[in-house]
Amino acid sequence: MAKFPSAGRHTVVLPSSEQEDDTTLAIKAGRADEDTNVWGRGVTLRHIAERAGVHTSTVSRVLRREEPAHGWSRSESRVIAAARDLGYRPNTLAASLRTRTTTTIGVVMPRLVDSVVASIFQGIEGRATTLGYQVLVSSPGDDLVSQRQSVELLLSRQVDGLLLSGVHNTTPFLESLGRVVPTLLVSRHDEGTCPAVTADDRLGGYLATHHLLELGHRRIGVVAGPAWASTGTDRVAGYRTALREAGLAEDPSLVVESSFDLRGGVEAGERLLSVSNPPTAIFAVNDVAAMGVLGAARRLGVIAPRDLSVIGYNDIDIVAELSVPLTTIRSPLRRMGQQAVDVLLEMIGGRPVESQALPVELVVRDSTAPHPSPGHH
Amino acid sequence: MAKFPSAGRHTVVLPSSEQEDDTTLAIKAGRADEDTNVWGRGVTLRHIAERAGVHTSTVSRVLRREEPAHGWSRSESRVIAAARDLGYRPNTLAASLRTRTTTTIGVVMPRLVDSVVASIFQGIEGRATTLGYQVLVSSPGDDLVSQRQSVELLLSRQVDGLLLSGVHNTTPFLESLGRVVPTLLVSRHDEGTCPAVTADDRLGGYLATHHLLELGHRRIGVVAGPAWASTGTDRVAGYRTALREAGLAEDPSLVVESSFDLRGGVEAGERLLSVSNPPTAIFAVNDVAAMGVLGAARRLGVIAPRDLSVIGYNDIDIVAELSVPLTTIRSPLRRMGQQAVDVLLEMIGGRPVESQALPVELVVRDSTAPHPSPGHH
DNA sequence: TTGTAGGCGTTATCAT
DNA sequence: ATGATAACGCCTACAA
Repeated sequence: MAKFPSAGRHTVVLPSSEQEDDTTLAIKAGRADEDTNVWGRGVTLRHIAERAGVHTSTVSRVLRREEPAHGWSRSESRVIAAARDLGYRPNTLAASLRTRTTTTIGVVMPRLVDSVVASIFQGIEGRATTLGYQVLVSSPGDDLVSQRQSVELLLSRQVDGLLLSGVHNTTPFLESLGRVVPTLLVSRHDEGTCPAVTADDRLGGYLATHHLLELGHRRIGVVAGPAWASTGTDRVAGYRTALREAGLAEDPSLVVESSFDLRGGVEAGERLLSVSNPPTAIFAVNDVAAMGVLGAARRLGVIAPRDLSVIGYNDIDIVAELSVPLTTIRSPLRRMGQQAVDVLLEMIGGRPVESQALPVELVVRDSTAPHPSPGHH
Repeated sequence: MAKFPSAGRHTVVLPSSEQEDDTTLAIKAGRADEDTNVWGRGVTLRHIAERAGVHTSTVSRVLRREEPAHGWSRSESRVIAAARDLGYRPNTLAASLRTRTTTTIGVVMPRLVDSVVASIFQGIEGRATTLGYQVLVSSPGDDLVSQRQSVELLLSRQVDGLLLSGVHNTTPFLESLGRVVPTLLVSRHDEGTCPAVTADDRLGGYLATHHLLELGHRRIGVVAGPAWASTGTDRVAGYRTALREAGLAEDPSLVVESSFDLRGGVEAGERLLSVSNPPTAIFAVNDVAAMGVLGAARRLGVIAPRDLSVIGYNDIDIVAELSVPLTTIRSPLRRMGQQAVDVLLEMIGGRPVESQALPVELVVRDSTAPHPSPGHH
């Protein structure tokens, strides 16, 4: 291969440690040489006060007041002009120290690479920003210890509230945590010690299974996700409800635990397809795992949906474009994130809240098909 | 007793080593009502000082020191015990105000749902946490205005440094920003005003195109991404280099701009496949767009790789499991994020740094195949 | 080793 | 309306 002109590799010299003191800066900025200080580092209320000839407390008041109906007074406009000229930027830290509120919410979300989690997070971040809050994220591992560590760090940052996403079904510190700072679970819930905003996972599991039953399937495998995630266990509970309703007994060998990622789906799929009497349909409790199942099936020569119906969960955007577009349950991920922020702010505001389960719906595509009835054989 | 790594700041003395539960703690704390204070809300250095019978400055010093080789002295252990009993949690805000350093880095990343972006972010978050830094994210839209707003907010939070991911090729405020706070671009770069950690996109574009040329393709379409993203334009530049090297002229109608998401790929694919003399191979500058191309092709009755070779970019994990596993360029997304943090911390430490372009590699799977030579017709 | 004092930038409570 | 003053919780010379 020919030698290739690679991307630029230039040395970057750091901004020379700023020798200029505040005065110099102020003067410079005043001379419309705003280029040097557009970002207003180090400009404080005191500088503005001096320039406008008022006291800092006055500056503080003026800057945090809306423009009165009859416009700004003489000295008020001087303050505002000075702030603009100096490129003042409030020091939120100092304000927070004083007011004891940070307009920051802490978010603990394991596995942010998972597009499901990422969608929820996008909802959270967007809504929080809209409402003037900032988001401090921590994306710990799936283990309790690092999750607790994340919480500790966020608390020491004095967050106003906490959104926990990937918590285990049973998280020992949840209850006491909730007494310290407004805390809300997102996506998953626990045993009721803490309010939660979720999607209706039991309903989703029921709808998925019911769909397969209606297509005539009787042996339905489940890629269940990990046992400690209520998202997975609730969907499986919905599956069981549907089976019971149809008068079918559950075959425990058809329900296999898995991780939430692609490989989890692959492994679970291989296991399900290699039992003596394999299922004719598989419900994977998330889309990526369903893709893993499809991949495993393909390698085993099992063709979907002819030989095997597969249904996923969440309706992430790529599954509509697969060579076999995936039937799935659509859950309102973004909205769940937004809703979580809304509820959390209610809690922060001291108002009582209730847990919510958002509605889900079945999206039928091509990966599920009627079970060839025995009579046709 | 477990401690958190907390970069020179007050160490959190974990109230519970693993086996103790909250109940134990409450008892330890001595008074029943302190049960509500397991999380140490409102406990300050002063409280510890009073309880240990020393001055707050002593408390501060003791808590921020490692245990000496010959163990703690009497009064030192009293301080530590008091901190543990009261469930002390340092107020990072107050410390930051005083020390003028927050051990927080700001991250501006549009489109965090994109799994490419999410992977980079995961690298950032993980590495930052490991090194005792926290991450304040803002995920603005793709427009300059909200991006600048994000930066403003992060600056007012006094972040120690800034990682900018989705910036436009030309972002007017970058240069002055770099003079105010250590700033590093990730994934994309600009015209050299600001250091950047990227993957070697020109090389990647070259490799992809070279692969298709070697397979005998001569009309190679490009799904180019948006013009303002250096990731896209660099990859296209690599494409051009490869064409030139092979002595081929570029057909401008074969290079179509697109968005980075699935729909962008679908639309660009449809356009490319409906020109009079359609390409026999398509290079999509990211995997999700490549999936869109595959979907569009399928609907048009064009079968990959028989009628059309498709190559993507990034090697996100799902593309290996598609029904036609995707040939692609693998770029080290996680590592890019980690590396970015490392470089940024160098900058924060006042050391000179240089831009880096991480290596990429070609991953050949099934979506590319030799072009049926004209002779065979 | 420990205490004293002052200040980081802001806001709240006074008094004027 | 504005000014003076104190305080938020912590850190760090400096002094003892």
